[in-house]
Amino acid sequence: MSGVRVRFAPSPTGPLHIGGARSALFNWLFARQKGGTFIVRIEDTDLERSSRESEQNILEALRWLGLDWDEGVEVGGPCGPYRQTERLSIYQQYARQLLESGWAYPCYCTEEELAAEREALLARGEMPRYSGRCRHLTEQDRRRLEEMGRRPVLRFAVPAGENITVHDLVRGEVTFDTAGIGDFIIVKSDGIPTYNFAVVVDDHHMGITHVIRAEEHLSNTPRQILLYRAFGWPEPQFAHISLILGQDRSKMSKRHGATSIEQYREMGYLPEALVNFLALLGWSPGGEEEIFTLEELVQQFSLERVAKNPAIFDLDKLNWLNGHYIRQSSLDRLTELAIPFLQKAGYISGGVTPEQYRWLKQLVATVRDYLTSLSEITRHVDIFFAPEVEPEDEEARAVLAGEEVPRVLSALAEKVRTVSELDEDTARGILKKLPKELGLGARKVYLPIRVALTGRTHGPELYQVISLLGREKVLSRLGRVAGAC
RNA sequence: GGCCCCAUGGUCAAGUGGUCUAAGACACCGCCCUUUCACGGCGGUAACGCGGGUUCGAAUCCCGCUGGGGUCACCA
Repeated sequence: MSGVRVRFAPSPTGPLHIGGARSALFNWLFARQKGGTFIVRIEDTDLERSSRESEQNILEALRWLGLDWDEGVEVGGPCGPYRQTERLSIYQQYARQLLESGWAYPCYCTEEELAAEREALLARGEMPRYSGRCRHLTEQDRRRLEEMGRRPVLRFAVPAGENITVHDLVRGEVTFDTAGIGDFIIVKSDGIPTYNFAVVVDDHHMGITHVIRAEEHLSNTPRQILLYRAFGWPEPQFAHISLILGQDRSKMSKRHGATSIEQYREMGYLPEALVNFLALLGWSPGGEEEIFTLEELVQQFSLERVAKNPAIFDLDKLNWLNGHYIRQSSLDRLTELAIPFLQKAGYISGGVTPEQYRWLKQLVATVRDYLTSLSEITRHVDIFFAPEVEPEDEEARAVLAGEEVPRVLSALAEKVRTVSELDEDTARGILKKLPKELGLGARKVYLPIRVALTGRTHGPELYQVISLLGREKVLSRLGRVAGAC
């Protein structure tokens, strides 16, 4: 057990995002590799947008991905509570400390005043930043403002003319001038701390040694460092990983399509595919291997091999990985996963009997090679559920118009009628002998059968199709086409 | 706009001054396997943004430019 302590600290304002999941994964991998502690803390200080529902969604997504946590919400731990709204008294205590030491001061400006100030600054072509005018209010001023009913926020007094250097594990040294940082709010007028303040207090109290998070937080880091210094606390190590971008190279958002883990789960992606994919987005192993289990990732992961440049979310690669894991999975698991999709499509209803399950398993076995995600299964199995079959296009119709077709189909029907059970081996046996018996080429025999049975010119192995369809359906479909001829 | 980050094929990326006439993967194309499609196997097309330096030598170091991104909230 090393001293490494890392955390994933989502704000529960929506489902777990792809980017958030990757941050969680990197933190988790780092902790597991170092024998450290992985903590999940909920940053719900945005009362307006936070919800327990989102929190649950996020936690469930983490569990689904296989990322378990040692301390945090729901599991507890020595540094709790792990929900920021339950730590309010802790923040109050430290806010007071900052106020007393002169690092913080109350600001009575209204949002309107601030907006006007911002506009004026902008109009003059200057940076929109808080002027710090409440910094030098006298006691009387404050009393007067309070009597007017104004509820102050607490601002941090940013020292002028200092350079703050972030020692970042992936980016190296990044320096910021405090001249570019306005006095930022640490406690809102309703007494709730802001992000920058709460993270510092919590990370310190939870003994966080490494802060691994997305690059969008890099420019917040100097503010946080200022806070660490004001308190006289040691800084953790920082590691800012680059963003995941959409196809248009801007930060992934809703308009880029599915962005939450939940959505991918619902589309039939496997957690191991997502984990593998996310790990490869921004991190790369030395070698040429691309397929990794969670355990292998724990072995090989390292912050040194995390790339600095942003990565574009490549659905094609996710699909390839998912297809790979689908082909790798056990048939039982795939069948279980496929059932909801088949139910939603109306192919099966109610419970599944053991007999049905055996058939479904066979169905999954015959179409799994086509799948890139489980949701696609419906596209490939419709032919087995349709009451009747129509040639899907001109090509298919042309196949059935062939001269020898009636002969081929009735020969097959004849054979099928003679067997009692139509398992795959039986079907294969019948099929195999057919061309020779009819004196025709394989294509001349199999293609018409395929079209008669499925309406399509492409599809799974014929013997599998026949076995899955069963005697009755095979005979009726064959008969229907023969009758039409 | 200020500040900050980034820059190798369409995409993910290896590469840390010479072994780079630049790896691997996805996608794409071709061939093979095969009754079809898919799977699988084999092969191919395709990249160091631009301009200056430094150096005997630069994808690798420095500067500038360009391009992209992030951030400047009583959101996190």
